[in-house]
Amino acid sequence: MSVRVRFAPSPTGFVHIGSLRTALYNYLFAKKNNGSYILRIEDTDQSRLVGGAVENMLDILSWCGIEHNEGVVKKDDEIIQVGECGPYIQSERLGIYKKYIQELLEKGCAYYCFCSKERLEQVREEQLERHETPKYDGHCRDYSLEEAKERAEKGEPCVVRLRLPENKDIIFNDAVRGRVVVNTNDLDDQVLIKTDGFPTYHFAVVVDDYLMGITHVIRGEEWVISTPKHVYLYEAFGWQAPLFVHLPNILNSERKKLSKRQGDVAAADFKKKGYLPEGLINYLALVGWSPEDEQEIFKMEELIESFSIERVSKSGGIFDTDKLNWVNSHFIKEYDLDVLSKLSIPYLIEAGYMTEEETIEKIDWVKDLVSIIRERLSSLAEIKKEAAIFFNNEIKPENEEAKEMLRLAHIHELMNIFEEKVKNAETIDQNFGKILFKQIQKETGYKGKELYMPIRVFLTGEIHGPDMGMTLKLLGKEKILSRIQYVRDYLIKNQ
RNA sequence: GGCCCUAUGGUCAAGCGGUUAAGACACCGCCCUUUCACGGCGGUAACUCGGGUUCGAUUCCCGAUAGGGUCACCA
Repeated sequence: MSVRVRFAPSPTGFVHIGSLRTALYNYLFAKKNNGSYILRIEDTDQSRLVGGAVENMLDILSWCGIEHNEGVVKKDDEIIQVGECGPYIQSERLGIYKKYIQELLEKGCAYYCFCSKERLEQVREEQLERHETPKYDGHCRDYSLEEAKERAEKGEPCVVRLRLPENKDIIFNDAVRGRVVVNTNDLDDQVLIKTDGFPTYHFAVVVDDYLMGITHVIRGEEWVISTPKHVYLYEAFGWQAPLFVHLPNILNSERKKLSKRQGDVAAADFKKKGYLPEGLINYLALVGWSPEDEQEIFKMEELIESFSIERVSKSGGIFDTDKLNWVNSHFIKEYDLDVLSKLSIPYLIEAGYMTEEETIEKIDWVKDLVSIIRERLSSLAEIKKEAAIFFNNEIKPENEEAKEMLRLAHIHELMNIFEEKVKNAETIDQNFGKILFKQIQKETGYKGKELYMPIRVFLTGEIHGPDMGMTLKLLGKEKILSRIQYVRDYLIKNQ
């Protein structure tokens, strides 16, 4: 039997970084096994729907290179569905759920419940007072089906609940956790169909996974506890349950579940910050899974090749931005320069360094810039910081070491000779720098740090920065000269 | 709180009864670079704690502790 997996998010907002990783693992597993990866939309909670969420989701998944074979896709800016097992949007499958809930009702595995929210709330409070675990008290469990059906058909508000047997161990095998046993006494008579006629997750997921031929359910560990309910439903229908694979959570630095509050949990945030999809995916794959060998940097094809569920870890992992940065910097260094330059432009504009027209006009200059600062970048957003020296007109030697450089005895000598050489230069290219530094060394006797450092400081105000030769080229004659003058004035003012 | 799960350096993690307990990130040092990076080399740093089982436990079992998950007509 061929592998079929699915990623089934609800369109309630942005794509969480943890969901992205779930999608990734589903995708990798499907590809690895020549199977199908399906994207289904679980929009059964009508009150939580967020407009545009599906589009955003499809965009970010596609940006990451996680492409599905079936389900909801975007084509020419329109949402369409492809595949044999549709519809792939749960709100379009209401008729299907209706049919299957009847079967359950008739089998006695489910029952109508007419309890009001108020009553339920009261029961809950009482149980809490008695320090019991809140649970449905079975008030409507024993109505006859005919009677209940009649009431329901007359329009009395009701839900349909799962009728769980008492004190029965439900056992299932989890691919990462092994054998999991949960007693039905610790489970609730879960609502399957809500008052509004929509199914709950628990019902829809079972029906859909079965109907769509899902062989492996790969999802977050928050579903472990409710899996026995799903297993029970499979049994009630006489269906074979898929293999469950529950992934450990991704945590924040406080070992808590990554939440919206700390920011940077939306995959789109990382895109905005200038992480490359390859970097994000590569890093994400490594939180909760490890390869057999010691490889750290992976292309998608390599991930597919190496991925296996056996090597998914059981314990949650902390999301480590440092490591993400390191992984991402690899891809920044290796990216095609033209592509990287294009991606960098929005950050230059956003920083206010250049206008859009300027970036088009001076595209070669931008490429030169990107080519020298890329090695210092772990995300594109850092361009703002790393490129600042080329755009700020005032030199601000705030750093103590930088100030020290400017107090050097030979600073004026260096500035003078440097100024003269630049003034007389015809073109300032990368080679010019090389020759220039050689000449100055010859004429003054300064070399190494005592030569480069002061010059870097009076040109940029910083003691660190990109290669000096390229820095000169990028700065250009005019800027170099005006900066030397600026520093002279600065030194007089700060004497 | 009940139930379920997890536990190796600061972080990700390998290990699956006998190892000098890998590797990566971060940090520190050295080298390379006439500068800055990149890169290379090296260093600091870990089996949560008790009991068992065993000739021998990081590894198996039990308990404690800590952390996570869950307890909705949300997914």
